[in-house]
Amino acid sequence: MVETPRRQQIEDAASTLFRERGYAATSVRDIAQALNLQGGSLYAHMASKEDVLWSIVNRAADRFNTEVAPLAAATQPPSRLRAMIRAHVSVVTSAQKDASVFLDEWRFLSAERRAQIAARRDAYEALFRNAIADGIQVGVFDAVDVRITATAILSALNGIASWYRAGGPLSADEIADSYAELFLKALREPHFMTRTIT
Amino acid sequence: MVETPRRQQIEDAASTLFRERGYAATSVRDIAQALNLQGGSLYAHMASKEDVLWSIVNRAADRFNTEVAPLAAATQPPSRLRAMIRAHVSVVTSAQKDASVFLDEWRFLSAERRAQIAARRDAYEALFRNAIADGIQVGVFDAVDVRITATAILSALNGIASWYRAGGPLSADEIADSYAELFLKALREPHFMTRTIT
DNA sequence: CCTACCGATCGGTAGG
DNA sequence: CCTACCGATCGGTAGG
Repeated sequence: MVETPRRQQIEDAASTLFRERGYAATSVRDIAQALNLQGGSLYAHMASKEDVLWSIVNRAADRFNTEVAPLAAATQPPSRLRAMIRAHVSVVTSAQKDASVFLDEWRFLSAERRAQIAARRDAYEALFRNAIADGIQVGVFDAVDVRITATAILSALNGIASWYRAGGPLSADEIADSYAELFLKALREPHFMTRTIT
Repeated sequence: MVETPRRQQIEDAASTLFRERGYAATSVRDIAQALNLQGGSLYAHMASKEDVLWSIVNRAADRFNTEVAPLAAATQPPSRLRAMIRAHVSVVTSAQKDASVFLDEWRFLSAERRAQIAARRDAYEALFRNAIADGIQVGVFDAVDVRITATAILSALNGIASWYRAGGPLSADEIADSYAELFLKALREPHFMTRTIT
């Protein structure tokens, strides 16, 4: 029986509280209380409250990259975007607390750390922009504005983090499939043998 | 020359700060400083900090309703959703600060006030669900899952509040049109005389 | 990991 | 609208 390291327990408890109340409205004593500790005791395991936020934000960013980047590199245009959407939704729903903190609380990081996350986010979004652009070039997607389309897709996918509830009417997979279908239709992935007649 | 009432100045300054730093991380003294006042002086014009948040959230909700509800009532299915999307984006971009606070900071309201906003939001989203459902019934839209489609659309539209910048590469109208086109294609608004051939 | 504490800041009030 | 203040709480530290 391996116990969860204290540091990880702190990050998990903080992730829950940061998501529920927001980073600024969560005190170090709130986190300590969730672990039945005194406020000052946490500083044996962390340098500052912001440090814990930084860890949570990074492990969320790592997770998105780990799940999505291989698909972006390996799969071919038509099904590539579908696979990436599904994987992104999978992270949002399976690591929901971290994902929410990553999306909503990263602005409370220091300027330098914020800049690092902004750069990582842009690189990640570029995976989606490329999937769309490649699909257009190959002729399976309409010639849409790549940047704004990628932004629209990711905004919708990220929004799931704020309303998804495990055990709700739709499973995570059903949500992922619905969103993937919706956006692939938006890109007019052509059906077999569809022609336009005057 | 009519001066802006103090109360409105307070709400405007608070809206800016709540959006930039978040409600919890903005102090009453921060708001006062933006108006060259002392912290305590604000209490001649407001009962509490939460009261100001409540005003901002409500004026944003009012704005969405004022702009979108008439279109939901008047226009016919195919173009109705397009008009509603455009109007929603117009509010997001023209009242961006209030819209951001409405979307991101309403969770800092008291439980009763949060419940009121939740009810208003659901009624508002129902306008979009109805526009989609009516389009399906009339046969201009595919038979998609109405609820999740409306959620996806509104998530994407609301996301604009967090990245739009006046004077950026795309005007508010161009963004509105792009999003409207994207989602109407996703609903497969049929082109004239398109048929599927085996 | 706890007790006890630090200076700073918080939302809000009294009295003018 | 200001000065001066209230008790509470904040992030973080020292010393054990």
